[in-house]
This record gives sequence, C-alpha cells and structure tokens, in this order.
Amino acid sequence: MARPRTLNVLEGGISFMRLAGFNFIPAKILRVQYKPTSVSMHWIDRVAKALLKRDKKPVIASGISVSGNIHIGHCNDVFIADGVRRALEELGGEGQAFWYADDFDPMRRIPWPLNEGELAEKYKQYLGIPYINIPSPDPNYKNFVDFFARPFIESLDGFGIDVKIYSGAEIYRSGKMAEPTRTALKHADKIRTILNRYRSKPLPEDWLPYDALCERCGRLATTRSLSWHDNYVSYKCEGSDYVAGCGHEGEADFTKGQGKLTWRVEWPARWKLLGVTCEPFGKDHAVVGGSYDTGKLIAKQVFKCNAPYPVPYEWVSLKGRQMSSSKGVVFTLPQWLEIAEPELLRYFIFRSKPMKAKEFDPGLALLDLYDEYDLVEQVHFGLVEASARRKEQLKRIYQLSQLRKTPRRRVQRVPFRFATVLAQVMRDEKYAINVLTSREMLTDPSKSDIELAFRRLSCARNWVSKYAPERLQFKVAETLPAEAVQLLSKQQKQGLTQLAADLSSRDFTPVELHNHIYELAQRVGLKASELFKAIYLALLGRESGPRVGNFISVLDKEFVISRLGEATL
RNA sequence: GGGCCCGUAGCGCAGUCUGGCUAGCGCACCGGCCUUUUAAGCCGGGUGUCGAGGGUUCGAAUCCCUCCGGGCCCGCCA
Repeated sequence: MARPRTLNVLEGGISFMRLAGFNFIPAKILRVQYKPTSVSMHWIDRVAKALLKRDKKPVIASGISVSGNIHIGHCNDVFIADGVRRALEELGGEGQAFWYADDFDPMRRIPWPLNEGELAEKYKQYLGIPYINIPSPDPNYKNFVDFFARPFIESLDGFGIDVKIYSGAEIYRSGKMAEPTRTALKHADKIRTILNRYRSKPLPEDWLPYDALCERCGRLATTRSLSWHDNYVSYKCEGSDYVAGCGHEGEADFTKGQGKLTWRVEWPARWKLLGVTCEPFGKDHAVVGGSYDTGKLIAKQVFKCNAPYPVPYEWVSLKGRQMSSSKGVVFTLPQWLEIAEPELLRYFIFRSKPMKAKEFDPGLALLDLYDEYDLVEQVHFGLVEASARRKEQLKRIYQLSQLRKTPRRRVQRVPFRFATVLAQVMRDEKYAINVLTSREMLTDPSKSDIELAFRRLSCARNWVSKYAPERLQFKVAETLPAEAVQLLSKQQKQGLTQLAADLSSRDFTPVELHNHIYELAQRVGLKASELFKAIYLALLGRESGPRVGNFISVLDKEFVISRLGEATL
C-alpha cells in the first residue's frame, strides 16, 4: 500500500481569522475584513475576467518561431492561450485562441540536430533564408518547418489544446499583410522615432520597417530596404553579421509575400490584422523597452489599435539547463507522452504563477510530479483534506489540468512508483488487472479506470527504460539463471525450498510475506540478507531487486514456486 | 544600464497577489519498533531572528521604501 503522506502542496495560506482572538480584534475590522470564504482566483481566471471587461469576444494569440524543435518550454505559450480561452468560456464569454508559426523568419543559427556532422555542412547554405524555404532533413516532411512543427502541432490535441493554426509565410503570401505593411511603410518615420526611444544608436533616417527577400539568393536576413513606392520595396542584398549577401539589387512586391515586416513592427501589425486582445509571451519580450513595449506604442500610434493584454511567462529549464532548441536541450511533447500523462504537463504549467521559473527533470523527480498530481486529484475528490482556501486553489488547478471536462466520479489511480515495478513484470493486461484488483489499487474499476491504469503502466515502462536510474530496472529471468544459482549455499537452498512450500500452502499480503522471509531465515539458520539474496538470484540472476514482498506478490505465484524449486535442485 | 524571479528548517520548496489560527511539506536528521538494500517499512520528534533595516497596521513571511546576495532576461536580432 502507498505510504500515507502529505505533500507541501496542501500546506499554505490559511485565510481564517484567528477565532480565539475575537477580543483582540476591533469589531469594525471584523466586519470589513472577515471573509472566510474569500475567493482566491487562479491567474488564468483573473486574465479571463479582465479580458471580458474589455470586450465580449477576446482573441488570444500564441506563437513561436519555428527555429528548431518545439519543446515543453514553448508550450507555455499555447497552453496558456488555450487555458485563457477555456476560462473565458466558463465565465460565459466566447474566446478564440490561435497558434501562429513564425515560419517566415530567417534561420540565423542551424538548430540541433542539423548542426552535427554532414548535415551541418549542408545547412550552412541556408543561413539567412526563411525557414519555410529550407528543405527538410527527412523526406517524410515537406520542409524544415514541417519537420520541426508537425510533431508539435499533431500532439496538441492529445493535450486538450484546441487552437487555430496560422502560418506566417502563408499570411504574407496571401497578401493579407499587404495593408498593414503599407501602413507601416507610410509611417516609417513615426515607427523609427518610437524605436529610437529605446535605442542608444538611432536607426538611420532612411530606415524602413521591412525585410525584403532577395530574389537572387533567397535570403531575407541580408537585405537592406532602400525606398518604396506603390507595392514595391527596393532593396540591396548586403549581408548581415552572420551571413554574406549576394550584392543583388531589386524590388520586392510586399503584397505577394516577397518579404516581411521587421519583428518589432510585425507583431503589432499582427495584433491589428487578427484582432488580438490577449497574448502570452516569453519573458524576453517583456523587458522594458522590449518588443512588447515598442509594439504597444506602434499599435496605438500607427495601427490605431490596443496592444493585447500581456501574460508574460518564465522559461522552463531541463535538469538545470536552460532549454534551447538550437543547442538540443529539449524535451518535446511526443517525448512527454512517452513517460507521462498529458494532464501532468498541464498541471506542471498551471500549478504555479506564469512568471515563476519552472524546472523539469524527467528522472527521479518525475515521480514526485506524479505523486503531487495524484494527491491534488484526491483533494479534488475530497479524499484528502486541505484548508478551504488551498482546496479551492487546488481544485481549480486540477480542473485546468484536465484535457477537457473534469471527471465527475473519483478516478482510480495506480501509484506511479508501483507501476514502475508492475510494468517490468506484467506479461499481459489480464495479468496486470489481476494484480491491481487483488491489491485493491483498482476496485470494481470502470472502463476508463482500466484505460488510465494501462496508460500509466505504459508510461512507467518507458520511463524505466529511458530515464530511470539503473538500480530501478530489473528483468525477471525467463529461465533459471543457472550460474547465479550455483553460488547458493545449502541453507539458502533450504530457505528457498521452504519458501516455495509456504507460498503454495497459503496466501500472503506483501507485508506478511516480507515479514515471513525474516522468520524463515531464522528457521534455516540464515541471516535475512542471505535469504533475500538467494531470492533475487533465483528470480533475477542478481543480488538485489525490488522489495521482496511487493515483488513476489506481483509475480505469478505458480511461476515463483516452480522457479524456487528449480533453483534448489 | 534596465527588467523579472528568487532569498522561509541542514537541503529542496509551499505559503506572499487577497495581512489574521501556534509558519508548514518532502528529504535529511534524532529516538523507538521485529527483521539487508531500493525515491513505498512503522511510530514519535521541528531542529526557523521567514536575507537585512526602516515604515504602514490592532496585527506583517505577506503591503510600502532602502539595502544585500543569487539566478535569468534584455542592451537595439527576433
């Protein structure tokens, strides 16, 4: 059985007045401040509420530059956007969320894993070229963007995220950006003034907020816009600090996607075009004088619209290292689903405030995340006590962690730690169900309880093989590990024989069995450790393993009896 | 130079937005139990000037100001 435990998630703010202190508290204060049921609102709900005050149909944007693998740090963006949308609907509003792939940006660095070996050589030529125009390293994908973005996009549904997907390149090519671009070009002076407020080195007077695509070399990062007229921007391909230009001079038709607005202008232009009223973004944009600040001013003065309600968020680090798609320090959505349920990632994101740094470690720390999630679930179903205020918070976090609707009935869970043992032993599903029901981890399980159990077992199996320390891994030997068994002493064999007999004559609970081993050891004149060792040698071919009581009770009894018999021949 | 986050028990953290019960949780530690080991033995024990100083308040870990220390981000790419 699970060790009874409480976790720190249950602790915390207690909003009750000190009742015993009535005589110390002036009556007027009591009247004003004593609010035992004071509402503590989740930040997602606070955002949603603020949005509804402004307008009835908020549009929440999210997006990311497809510069490499899209990892769980990037997920904050779309998870928060979708979370706000959901909260809006729950408040009776009508939200719409989308995810925007910045796939028309130029590649400034070759991302992992394309920056290794031969590929690195090959991809050098694409520096400065828009991602969308770079080929995929794998023929199963259309191009660079498809290669990196598709696994992410296809995973979203599995995390309960329901957003519209936009492609920056498509929007430019469709001509939808033509008018905002024209507006920006017309007001280049005004924009320059705004940007210069935060620059120490002012932009040149002939600066234009546009990056043309060089028609000769295909690069976007290398051109300098010289002037514009009608639908055209004339440019020269001069090069940038990381890639040389080809020297070509030409004209780009900005109504046909032959270039794009520079980032700090593109962002507010997008707000205008898509009517964005809320947007989460990484802390890098949130800095004073950063792209949000200038975007706000440009939106107001040039595009005549309001900047979206900002939701800045911190980044996620992986085992203490800053996640980075270019360096390959990544953990992706498909990787997540191998070892953990999607609800856990939502929980991971929604349990703390957005600007609090998050740290993910797929190793042993994952066990704690599982336990914490299960505990919160128990609080939700009223099976574990928490203070009224904390309970309210945890329930909301639990709801936000759900892919869609919050389950009404209590969910039966297999503790993940236990799953890591069972997963290494079970032969088939029926076997697993037997073990789980006989150990009362599942009681009269519903179909969905069983599905959840198997999903968790499959995660546990993957986790053990990919992320667990070796000491947690074991494999029951299919045939008698003859060499190992040769090492057994006479008394050890005697102990095993007796154990086999005891097992066939009665049933043991795991704890009883564990205790029984000690008695047995004494009876045959062995130190307990010698008998434990013998058991592990016979079953695993090594001297240690999972706690014996648990271990044997998840194994097939007949198998254990016959194996012990074989070992003593 | 600017911004954000963090500083609470030996370690890792919750609680801070919305001030109010005796400041909590995990691990570690200490003492018992009947017994190898393992991030699933059991029971009992909190070991703390809530970074420092000032202010507001009946009341401050929580709000305000100043300072100190650590981390990250931005510094004109996006």
